Amino acid sequence: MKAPARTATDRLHLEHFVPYRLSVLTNIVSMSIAGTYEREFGLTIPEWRVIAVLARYPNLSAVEVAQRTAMDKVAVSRAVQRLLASRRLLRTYDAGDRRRSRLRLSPAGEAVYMRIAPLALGYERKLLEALSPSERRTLDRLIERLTERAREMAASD
Amino acid sequence: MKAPARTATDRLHLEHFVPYRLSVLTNIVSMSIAGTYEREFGLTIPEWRVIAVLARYPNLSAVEVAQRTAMDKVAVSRAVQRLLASRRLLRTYDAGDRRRSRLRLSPAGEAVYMRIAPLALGYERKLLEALSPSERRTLDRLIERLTERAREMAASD
DNA sequence: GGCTGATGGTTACAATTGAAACTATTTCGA
DNA sequence: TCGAAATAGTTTCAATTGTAACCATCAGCC
Repeated sequence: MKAPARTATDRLHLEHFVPYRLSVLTNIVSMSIAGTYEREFGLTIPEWRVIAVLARYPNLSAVEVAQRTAMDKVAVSRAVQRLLASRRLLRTYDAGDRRRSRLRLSPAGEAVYMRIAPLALGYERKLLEALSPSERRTLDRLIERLTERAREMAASD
Repeated sequence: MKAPARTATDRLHLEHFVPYRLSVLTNIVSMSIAGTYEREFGLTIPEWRVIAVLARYPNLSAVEVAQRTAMDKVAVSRAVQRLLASRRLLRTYDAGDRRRSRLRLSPAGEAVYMRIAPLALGYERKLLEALSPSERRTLDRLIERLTERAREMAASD
């Protein structure tokens, strides 16, 4: 006796569906980290991203920050406003193109960065302890390739 | 001559920070999928999750749905309300415990499921084409272990 | 039976977010 | 050099979301 035909939908179990599982993992991780940023420094994740990128690359404009943080320009604008208000950021404007801002950390912003960065890296290290060194390298590659592929797929429509 | 001491913060580049990269990947994937659900069926991701789980396990209560979809009960409540309004869900109440709802798909809800499930699985298949079969198995394991570890870490504070 | 606390689910309100419109400045082409 | 289109960034308004409070029912205990 033949087994019944197995259609595609037979296999859609949320708990095995990669996009769903990625989303669950990311949410747990993001909420943990966001909790720390918020509790200890009163920072949101967008603000933290702006700080992190400006610590590395000072004097970027808002759109450049947006590109490097995968945020849209409205999100950057709002994060920048809050960081200016909390005196963690300094803003000047480009002499040659007065639309462009030049953003950099204030000493207070640097200080926040120096205190958060180790926490963030500590969280990551502890998370990745669940994997062997070779698995960590594999994870790197998999995230890379999946992101690239997801971008292609998103671009082609 | 010794190399300069390498402090933890030296290495915090957003583009290598796993939580950030996971978040970027998940956002691209979720937005692609959400776009399809929304365009073609007027469904949000929470609504889709409720449909998916009820297609597999009919007659769950709202809290049971919440557990299986990693959503909180407010999100489930709102998704259920919208699905009831669009006549894709039927709700009765448990005879023995009148607080508990019993949720199941209406024929229209089933029909939506039968049309979306192949699209969702098609997206996943195409995404995973970026990986070899053995890499796919590895990805499965890595997501599993990272999620478990992230949960432990979140629980221990 | 009648409290007390837990559970299922909804509602209310504030905070966050997203999309579109807007201002200011610059660039490009006729 | 003038006007149209592009770019940087902000604002506005509506929709979504998160938190807490809330109502109803139930379970345990006296």
